[in-house]
Order: sequence, then structure tokens, then C-alpha cells
Amino acid sequence: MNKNFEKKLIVLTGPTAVGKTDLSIKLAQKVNGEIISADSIQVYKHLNIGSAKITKEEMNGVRHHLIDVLDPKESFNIATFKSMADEAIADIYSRGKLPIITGGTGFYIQSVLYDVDFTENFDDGYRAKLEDLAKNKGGDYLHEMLREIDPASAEAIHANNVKRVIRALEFNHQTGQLISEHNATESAKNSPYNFAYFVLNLDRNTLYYRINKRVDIMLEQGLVDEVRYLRDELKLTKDMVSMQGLGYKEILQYLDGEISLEEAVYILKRDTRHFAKRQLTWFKREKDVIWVDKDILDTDNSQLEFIMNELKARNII
RNA sequence: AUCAGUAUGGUGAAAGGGAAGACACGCUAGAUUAUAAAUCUGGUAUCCGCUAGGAUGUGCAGGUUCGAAUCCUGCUACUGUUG
Repeated sequence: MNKNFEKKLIVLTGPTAVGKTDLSIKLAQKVNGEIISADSIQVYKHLNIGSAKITKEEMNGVRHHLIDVLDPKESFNIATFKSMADEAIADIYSRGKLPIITGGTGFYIQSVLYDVDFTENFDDGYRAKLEDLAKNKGGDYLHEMLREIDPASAEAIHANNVKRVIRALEFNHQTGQLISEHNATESAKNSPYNFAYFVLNLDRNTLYYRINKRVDIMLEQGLVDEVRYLRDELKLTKDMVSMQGLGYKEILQYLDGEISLEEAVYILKRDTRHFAKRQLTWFKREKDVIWVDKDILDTDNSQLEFIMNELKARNII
């Protein structure tokens, strides 16, 4: 095979608070890589503490992409991510370096890894109409609409999952295609990359402990002040995509007097634990994943050594 | 010591004498192709088989009743009261 022409790619991910950032820097230095962040919140400027964003110092000279590139008033989604990430990868290759995707958004990682196609979207008001219908007639009504045009999707998507029902209807309305067919085509794709997909993992109790502790640290670092600044100075509101992030929506509710700080912290910790679980579920389903068990490989060096061996075995380095 | 109240899963709790544990939290498993840090779904008293199903179970011991978490008696523990 033409190994020289292969596009090589490393993915280093894992659930939130597992310790990805630190290891990704060390790995990048070892393999002459640059980092692409697959993170839906760290893309935003000014969202620093709550997103556990890497600092300039921590980067230690390693070049990062897709961090601090969007204004928090802009919305972000997978299609935007995909095109920005593709661009970054081309840029990294052009400088003869190795791209490393880090960050906890499995969906984003998948889109790049398997070159999933996102047909250009346009707003023709149809979505707003559907949202209105959902509000007035309920989710079951929309689900029935979907059943009529795309029974397979209706079967796969629960009627209560209004967001996905709406997307399926919108997709059909805009493209004339069925989203169930689109999904089938896209999920059958092979990756254009020679990649190694590492997932860091930890014993569940330890992970949850680290999550709780990290929230406490964020509060000490001034999370409440950060959110207050975003609300009062930058005029961000809860309906913006950036403010849907963990740590932002809860503290915003506290600042708006809807809940106490104690409740906000409790909910934030709880929902972050749930989020970590969903991430793990995603990674378990992903094929070709290499698990890095931090309970066994319990030092940075042993993890790096393991990763380097896998990379060599795959002819990536 | 006294009088009163309370006692049900891991937690908060439901349950007119008629299928105990609704609902919620927690825990756990999963879905996911344009908000994905989003959105949504399933399981969860105990024990045995680990699927079908069976047995046990509302602090403990009795009683009344066709039938008791529920009514009665005694005991134990906890909370409050008086001393």
C-alpha cells in the first residue's frame, strides 16, 4: 500500500475530567503534532473556566486549532466543526505535521474520521414552523408526520425526542431525501485516514470523584464571576448555544435568581457525571477504539509508551 | 423516668383495610449523522433461577380480619416534651 500517501491521524479522547489535555501536549511534542480541539464549548472566546479551556502556558508551544475562534453569540454545530476541522487538518499536513484530535465530543470526532457529509443548510422558516407545531400539538403529532414520510426514522427516533424528529423532518423538507437513508449511506463509509483512536478511561468512581472536584476548583477559580461577566458585559443570554454548556446554564440560573448556588453546583456536578457516562457510551459503540485504561497504566509515561507502541504498530509514526 | 410522635428500597417519599414501594433523586444500561457539554429511552426492594418464573419483604413478636404498611397489644429504636 502507498503508506506515504496515507493521511495519518491521531485521536486522543475520553470522558470529561479524565485528563486528556495534559497527555495530549506530551503526545504532540513526541510525535511532532498539532492539536485540533473537538470541543463544542472551547471553540468560544471568553468561555474559559467553565469549559476547562487549556491555557497558553499549558499549551507549551504546541499549536492548537479550533480553540477561541468563535464569538459566544455565534452558534456552532457539527457542520461548522467539520469544515473547520478539515481545513485545520489540511493546514497541518501542509506543514508536514501530524494532526491530533483531542476533546470529548465523540460526534464531532466521528464526522471528521469518517468524512460524514453535511449538506448545506439554509433557513427557510420551516424549522420554526415545526417548533411551533411541537409546542401547540405536541411531539406525537410531529412524530406522526415523520412516520408518514419516513417510517424507518419514525421507528428509530422516539416521539419524545422532539429535537431529532424536527431535524429528520427538516432534512427531508430541504433535501427531498430521507434522513434514514442518508444516515445509512454515511455510516457505511470507510475512513479516508490511517488513524489511531485512543480513549482514556478510569474507574467510574474515580472519574466521578474527579468531576466533583473539578467543579469545586472551577468555583474557586471564579466561575460565577466569569458567567456574570458573560451575562452583564457581553450580554449573553441562556438561549445562545454557548450558554447551553455545562457550568454556564446552571450558574446563569443561579445569577438569575431561579435557584440557589448550592442547587446550581449540585446540578452541575450531577449533569457532568451524566455527561461523562454518555461520552463513554458513545466511545463504546465506536469501532476501532483503543482503550487506555488509566487504572492499569497509571503514569503519564506508561500511557505514552503504550500509545507510541500502538502508533508504530499502525505505521502512523 | 415522663408524655407525645415517628418507624416502608441506597435516599426523599407514595399507598380510603383490597396488586407495597407511585413520583423523584441516586445508581446503571442504551440511542445519537446540524444545539451533541444538546436531546431522548430502558432497568433498579431482597433472595433463588439469572430468560419463563418462584420465594420473601413495610423495626421486632403477637392479635383482630376473608384480607393489615394501615386497626389492637407488648417490645425495641429514634425525635421532641416534661423532669
